[in-house]
Amino acid sequence: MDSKFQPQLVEEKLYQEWEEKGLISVNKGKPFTILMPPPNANASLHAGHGMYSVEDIMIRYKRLRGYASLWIPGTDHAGFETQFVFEKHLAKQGKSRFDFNRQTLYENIHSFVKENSGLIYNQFKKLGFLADWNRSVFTLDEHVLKTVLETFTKMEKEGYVYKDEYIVNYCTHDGTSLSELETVHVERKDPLYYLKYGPFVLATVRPETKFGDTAVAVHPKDKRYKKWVGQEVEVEGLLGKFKIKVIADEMVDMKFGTGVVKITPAHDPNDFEAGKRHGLEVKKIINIDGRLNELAGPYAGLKVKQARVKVIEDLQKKGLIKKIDSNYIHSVTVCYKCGRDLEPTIIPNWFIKVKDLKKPVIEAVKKEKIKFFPKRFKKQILQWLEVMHDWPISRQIAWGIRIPVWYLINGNESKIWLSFIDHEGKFKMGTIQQYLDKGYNLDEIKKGLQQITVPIYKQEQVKYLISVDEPKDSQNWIQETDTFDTWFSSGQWPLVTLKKEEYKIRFPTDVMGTLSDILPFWVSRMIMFSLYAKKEIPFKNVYLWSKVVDSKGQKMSKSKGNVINPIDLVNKYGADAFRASLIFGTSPGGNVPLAEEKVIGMRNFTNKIWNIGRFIYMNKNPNDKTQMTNKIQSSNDKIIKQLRKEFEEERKKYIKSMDGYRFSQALGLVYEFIWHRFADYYIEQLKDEVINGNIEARKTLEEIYLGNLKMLHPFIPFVTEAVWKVFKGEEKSILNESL
RNA sequence: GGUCGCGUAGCUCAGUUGGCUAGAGCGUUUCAUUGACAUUGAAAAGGUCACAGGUUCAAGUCCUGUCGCGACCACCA
Repeated sequence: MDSKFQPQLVEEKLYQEWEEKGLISVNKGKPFTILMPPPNANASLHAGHGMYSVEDIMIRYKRLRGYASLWIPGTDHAGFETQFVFEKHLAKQGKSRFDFNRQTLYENIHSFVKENSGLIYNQFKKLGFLADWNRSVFTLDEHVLKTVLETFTKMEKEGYVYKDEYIVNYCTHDGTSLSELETVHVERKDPLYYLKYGPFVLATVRPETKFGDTAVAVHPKDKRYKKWVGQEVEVEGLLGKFKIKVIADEMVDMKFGTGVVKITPAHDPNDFEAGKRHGLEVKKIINIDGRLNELAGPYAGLKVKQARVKVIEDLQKKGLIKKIDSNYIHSVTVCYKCGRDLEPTIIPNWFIKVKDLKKPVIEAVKKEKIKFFPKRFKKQILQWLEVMHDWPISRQIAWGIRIPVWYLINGNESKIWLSFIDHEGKFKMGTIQQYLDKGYNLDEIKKGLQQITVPIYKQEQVKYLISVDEPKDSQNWIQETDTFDTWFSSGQWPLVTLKKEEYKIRFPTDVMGTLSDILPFWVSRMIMFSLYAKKEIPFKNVYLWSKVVDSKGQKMSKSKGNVINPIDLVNKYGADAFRASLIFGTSPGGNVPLAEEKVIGMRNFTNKIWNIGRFIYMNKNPNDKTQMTNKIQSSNDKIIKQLRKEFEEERKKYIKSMDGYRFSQALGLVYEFIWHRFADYYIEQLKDEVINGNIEARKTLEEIYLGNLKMLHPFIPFVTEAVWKVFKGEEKSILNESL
């Protein structure tokens, strides 16, 4: 044995051996199953993935405890996320999604993902993860598509799906609507304009939306304006005079501004609700490209921000601005991905009715059929479930699972809006009718199709059918271009990862480990889908691990320049040291700082483990001069007894901690024992005996040392395996042992 | 505004149902060693466990309040 443990020399070899000898999975024993949270298929390893170690710890621990551990990996197509990354690449080439038809865009993203996928698995192997790589599932695999589409059609049949023109947060830059969970609120200072509005003065930060106003609202108890309520008032505006209704609604805060609010149902969520209450017209004046439309007269074509400037300029010229409060601070809803202002707008969207679906989820959580670690997340998910409302699942993104809805073209040519790239490569946008009139044929339109929009018409809806397969008379139909929100498919992860026969024995699975950030997006949806489709919870325990931050507790980000590449640390100090540094002295559900100093500390620990082994091993074959003996001094006899006793206590505590998911505690326990009790005290006490050839002393040390190796193996698999082989022979593996 | 959490050594953090003479990693100081390991060992300095009350034989741990910090949710015309 070398005087130092050199992970660089052994780790890769050991992992290869585990793979070659079929030690990755076991069949014997009671089932223990973990489904790996699928990383984005095009992702490469970042520090946060290091926390997957927690699952490897569980897998290895349970295995040593005699379970048939199974860890199924996979990757996620991650719709919006991936398309976002891809579009950034496009932007570098001076291109955008508008330059491609849908099919081409999809294929390009597909090959982009393919190029980059698989990388992360090699990096996971470097970390020692014992997942069953052959069973990897990709969220666009055929069987996944089948399940996801089946779930959708089943839900539709049972009345859980509806289409609605609802106000959604739309990112005009990324070209998709987002769920409320995907929005971020930021505080910002914006000018608050006081506009003259007929007999009123009202305050607004969005004067450019005034073309979409369909009412003015005051508080029902506001005496100042009582006489106007229910009347129509005449207002002088930029497009001339118009009449507008005055309504009374509790939503108005009498104390804010002048107590008068303009109502723009198409472009403000509150106004949209107010509009519903009062039966107001919804007048959409901003298109999804973020520009004002023809209803804004001369302002048509301007982007929202440009329009605002121009509108204010013109209002000022007309003397319609009373004052401007330039110190107004309010919160603005922005895109979680690109940070730009989101445009609340009306888009036809597919929704999942959640009210009945979430009931059994709440019940299961309340009854602790699913347990959360740490416990406090039980409350958090319950709180979130209570406020959860209908889930908009449409994303105007090419990269994803296309919603299996087909619209009837015949008779609806002027009701179906779309954009496409024509045979000259030009971008076109309008209704089907418009382009048929211009001499395009349907095939060309379909071939270059980018996106279709089918609004909801009061008089006569466009007929659609829900079908996974293309309708027989396909020329009469056109498929919805919206794709499912990624969480709609990843939410069904537990339904697509196991083999049919495994659902009997491995379902519900044992543990779902993930970051608390996606508790509402993912964990709650998985529970919901599973209870819906299988009438069974998908997993018994949820373990929320920590977010990996830098050594000062700061979130890692490229802009801050504090991103740590875990592979560098692994190459330098070994996977064991890296893994242990994320576990040792930490607690779940919060932040865990990743500091090189700590990795070094843990590297020292792995080296200590190695050298303890080295000492014991060296004395296995003492030189000729020593006489082997079984006799032991009585004082040392006591020490050995004490050692055994202490070890037994350690072991008990360890098992208790591990079974209670207190991994940090378990590792801390063994660390303390093996280093500061076993090595510093017991070995020192028995050293002379051992060197002088006392068999019992040496044997005791070896036995207890090996026992500790097994306890440490889940945390630091490589060094423990390496030493195990030294003691037991190259062909042996600690993975076959039991704890 | 609502909910949850946190405030423990210079830094980053552990501390399960109350029993601590309060710990770890890194850092600091002193000493030791060609002997399993300097990626080491022995020792030391450093804390009124945010503050104020309360419950208890006993409180870092439970309760109430105050201050500070963070996360999430809701809302802001």
